[in-house]
Amino acid sequence: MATARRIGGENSATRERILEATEQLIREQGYASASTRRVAAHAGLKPSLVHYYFPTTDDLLVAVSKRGAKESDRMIEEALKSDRPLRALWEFFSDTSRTRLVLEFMAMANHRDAVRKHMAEHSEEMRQRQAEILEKLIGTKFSLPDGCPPAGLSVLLAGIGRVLIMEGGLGVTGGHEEAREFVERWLDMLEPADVEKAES
Amino acid sequence: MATARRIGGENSATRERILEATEQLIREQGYASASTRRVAAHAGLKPSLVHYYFPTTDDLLVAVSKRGAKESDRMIEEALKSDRPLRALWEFFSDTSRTRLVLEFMAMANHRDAVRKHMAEHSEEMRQRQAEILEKLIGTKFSLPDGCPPAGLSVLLAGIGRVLIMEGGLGVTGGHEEAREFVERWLDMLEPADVEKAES
Amino acid sequence: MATARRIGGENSATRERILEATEQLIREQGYASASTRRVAAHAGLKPSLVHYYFPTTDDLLVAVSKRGAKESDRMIEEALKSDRPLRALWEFFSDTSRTRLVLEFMAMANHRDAVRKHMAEHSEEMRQRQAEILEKLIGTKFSLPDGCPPAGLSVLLAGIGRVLIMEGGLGVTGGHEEAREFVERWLDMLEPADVEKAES
Amino acid sequence: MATARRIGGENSATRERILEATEQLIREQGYASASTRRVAAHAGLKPSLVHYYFPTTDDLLVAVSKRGAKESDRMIEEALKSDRPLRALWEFFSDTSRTRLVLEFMAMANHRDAVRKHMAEHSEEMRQRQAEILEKLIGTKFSLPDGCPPAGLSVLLAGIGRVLIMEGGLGVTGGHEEAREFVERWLDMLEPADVEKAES
DNA sequence: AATGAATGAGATTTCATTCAT
DNA sequence: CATGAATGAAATCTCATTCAT
Repeated sequence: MATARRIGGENSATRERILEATEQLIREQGYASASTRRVAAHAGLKPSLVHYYFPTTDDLLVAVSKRGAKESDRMIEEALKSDRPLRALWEFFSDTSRTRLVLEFMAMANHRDAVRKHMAEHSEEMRQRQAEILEKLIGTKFSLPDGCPPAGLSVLLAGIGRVLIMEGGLGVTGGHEEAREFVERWLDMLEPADVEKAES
Repeated sequence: MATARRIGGENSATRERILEATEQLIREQGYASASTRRVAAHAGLKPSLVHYYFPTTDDLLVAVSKRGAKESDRMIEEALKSDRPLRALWEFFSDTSRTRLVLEFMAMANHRDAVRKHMAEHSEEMRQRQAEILEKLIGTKFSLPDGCPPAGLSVLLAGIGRVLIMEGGLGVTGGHEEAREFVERWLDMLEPADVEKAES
Repeated sequence: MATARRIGGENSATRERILEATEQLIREQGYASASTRRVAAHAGLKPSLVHYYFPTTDDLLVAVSKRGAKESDRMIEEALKSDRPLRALWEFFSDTSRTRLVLEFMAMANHRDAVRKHMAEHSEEMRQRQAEILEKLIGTKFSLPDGCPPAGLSVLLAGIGRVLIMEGGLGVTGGHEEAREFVERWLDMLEPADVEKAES
Repeated sequence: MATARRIGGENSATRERILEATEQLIREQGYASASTRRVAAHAGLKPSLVHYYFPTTDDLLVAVSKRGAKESDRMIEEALKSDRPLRALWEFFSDTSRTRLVLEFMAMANHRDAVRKHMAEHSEEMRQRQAEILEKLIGTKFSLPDGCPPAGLSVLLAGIGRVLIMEGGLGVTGGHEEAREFVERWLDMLEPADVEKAES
């Protein structure tokens, strides 16, 4: 099942080129711009070649989604390994380029079932993974005085990060500075910078 | 409504029907499904009639966006007039049907300049309006012990509300309960329930 | 339901032109040649116009099938009203142009469910109608000494007629003359030519 | 089969697999469904392999046609050798699976010249062969009281058999029973069952 | 105020075929 | 013997939009 759909070698350079072009297009012009034709044009390839690698548009989009998911996983693992994991997590959630893409896929999920399925699975997994690690850190590296459990914390940061990116893309900035400062002060409370001293 | 019989103008019943059908379609199937044809079919009208009222697709979408904006304004005014404005604001931001629509328009903004423009303006206005009113309430109805300025508070609630709706639509729920409880406890702190007694 | 699909007025000249072109193409080059593009080209119209009148290819093909069915009905009624109905029926079944088309639709039915459904209904109706009328004629105009009931007779003539057309199209003629003569002699027996005298 | 190990040539097992898959597809879904890709998928092979064995689609289809022709020849020889050759011939013509395929190739012939050519040649040969043998049997095993020459008889049986299969596939059955019974009674007359006794 | 007709563009997909390895 | 890569053509359908009535 997993391999059934795969055509043209998982590692082909052309395949990668198509994925990259698609991702870029979606990020810059919205998911509705990711048509076979436009993707091909943007990648400098013939439309039929896109279909050679990705028989259906769903196949292509899910592949891009998976690629983005892998990148997100990588970023999160890195974040959670850092000295100030909470800070790093916040930076992950406010990363413009990544979040832009996630938001597009969220929108796409509404009318692309294959995409919805993948996004749902991966989101749930990611949340779990974050919760697990944050759980372990509690009591060691930082505490949660406000009493928000780890999974909830992940939701809060995700939401606040996304609204900043979403509105930022629109050119809306009212209250952003204030919100950002508030989150940072809050994170400082939860995970004081001098933790590092304490560690050494 | 008073002048409902005047067909074709701003107040035509047909016009309203088209707007309603479009909004529904977008909410249920995503903005990419809102084509002239499908809107017409969904409203039980001829495609050309849609173009008669809305010469271009942009015209239609901006009109739906404005209609939604008006509804949002109405909801916010109501919220801010309530006994517990902060609570009411949070309920506004976690309103599924309205937020779903807003999210679709946000996504649409990426490749529809007319929509982007309107969304940007209205978002900024809404933020301002909320900030203004919350400002007035500070010190009277509630305080902001954590030190988050009103505009920032609006951003936080908007973001958290949206992530709950966005993920909820996907079927993702991990951490939602926890986040929701946290926000509510937090709002209780900022705006204690016994405020009502104090008022009377 | 009946009217739901109808676009562009049942009587439009353009519609008729498309139907005619499609029928001709199918007859001359086989059903697989009846694509939107080719039909349009053959009718001197733009491909999109074909889709304007017939949203899907099935719609078009079923329409052509129905048109052919109506023509067949007309021909049969005429045949059965003639002085020598059996002879006329045989001429109906050996009519090249009509049978060619029927054969194409029979082949098409294999992978076009909408067509299969219509062909099945119409074939059954036609058989019934023929059986009814032949029944009435038995004992008056002619008898069936060999003891083949009317419905069976319709099957025999249909089959023999079709094989002659089918093979004739291929260029095969072996045994055709003999078969044709045999049928005619047989029909003469069943329905003697001097029946006319008896009538007057 | 004796030389089965020699792959790639006329006797390769893969080649056979492709032919079998194609024949099945045509029978079940109509000739228009027999594309390189679908045949390959249905046979569990790569599309390019199909082209390796059959450079063009015509090559493939003609090969299937020839394969079917060989099978028909085999069946006919067997039939004509039987105790009641006429009966056996009729069974040959009412064999569903074989006739279904023949009908598809007849339809295909309309727009595939290579197929038309082969079908024409083989049909003519088959008719001849049947006529020859029936000729020899006349006066020995059976007579043709109605005066239909052997070649004509072959045409009649072919036509009646085909119409039964053709309509049967559609789900039409009106008059079939009657026609079948008539043919059988007729054949009984031409070739009485007690012929066997007379022979011994 | 509403609608039927028409059209060019483009989206998605399938196809047969070629070529290099 | 077999396959992966690539491609041009075409099939089917959807779209937004224009125009005339």
